[in-house]
Amino acid sequence: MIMRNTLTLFKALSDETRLRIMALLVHGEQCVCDLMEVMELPQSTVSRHLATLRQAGLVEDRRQGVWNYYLLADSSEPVCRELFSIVSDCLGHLKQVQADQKRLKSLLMNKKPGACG
Amino acid sequence: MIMRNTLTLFKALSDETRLRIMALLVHGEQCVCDLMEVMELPQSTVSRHLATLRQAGLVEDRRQGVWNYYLLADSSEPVCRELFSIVSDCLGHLKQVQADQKRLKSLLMNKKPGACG
DNA sequence: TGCTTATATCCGGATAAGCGGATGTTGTCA
DNA sequence: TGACAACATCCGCTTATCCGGATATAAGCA
Repeated sequence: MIMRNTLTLFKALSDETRLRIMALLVHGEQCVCDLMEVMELPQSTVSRHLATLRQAGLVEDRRQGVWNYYLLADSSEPVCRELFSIVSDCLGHLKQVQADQKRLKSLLMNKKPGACG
Repeated sequence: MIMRNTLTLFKALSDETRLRIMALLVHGEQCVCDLMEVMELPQSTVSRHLATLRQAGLVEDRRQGVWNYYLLADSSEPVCRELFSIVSDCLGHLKQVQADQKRLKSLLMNKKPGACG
């Protein structure tokens, strides 16, 4: 871990939208289309922030057909584990984050299992 | 700890100069004039970054006469402890940070104890 | 009081980052 | 192959951040 990486990590986490994404991914992988619906943001915005998080090494993506699922990166790095725990602990009770999670829950309930969209 | 604070924390740490300052403060409190000499930066730049770190709650200042000493904030908050440990672990072996610490060491050696400047 | 030093804040200019519609790419199905 | 859906990237624009000299504030001392 060198400074450029540390700096990249903190830069990636220094944006409200990306923190919201991280808070959602703490509860499991999500595809882009669900994230945009839950966060009520245009697709290009969500995709761009996901790319930033991926380039920082905080999330990974897993393509399945047309859908691309994003998940928290392998937290074998202690630094990642600590950052994930901060995100989870600090953001969980925030209004905006709670609203996101509520929308996510109702989205998942009204959806056929294994299908997206 | 609310999201705005978390965001402020990460924003404060998402700048190379401020990370260098944090890495220096890990080894103990420093006054502004020593920091500017060690980091080879103009006074307004150092002072501005210190203000950012202070507003984020990461450092505190202690005025002693004309000098203002900055130190890492009270780390009773687990979040702060974790962030300090990340800074310390990740940046310690970096060339730029090592050069800073070398200059700091030689500065402290050539100085009368208790006097600054 | 006036002078000097250390530090904080202000200011205008330069650079970086975010935004979202438009466009390109890739995978699926018929 | 063509059509469509999911996603990534491009583009021009706006906004935020950084920079450092200039200026303001505060403390010590004569």
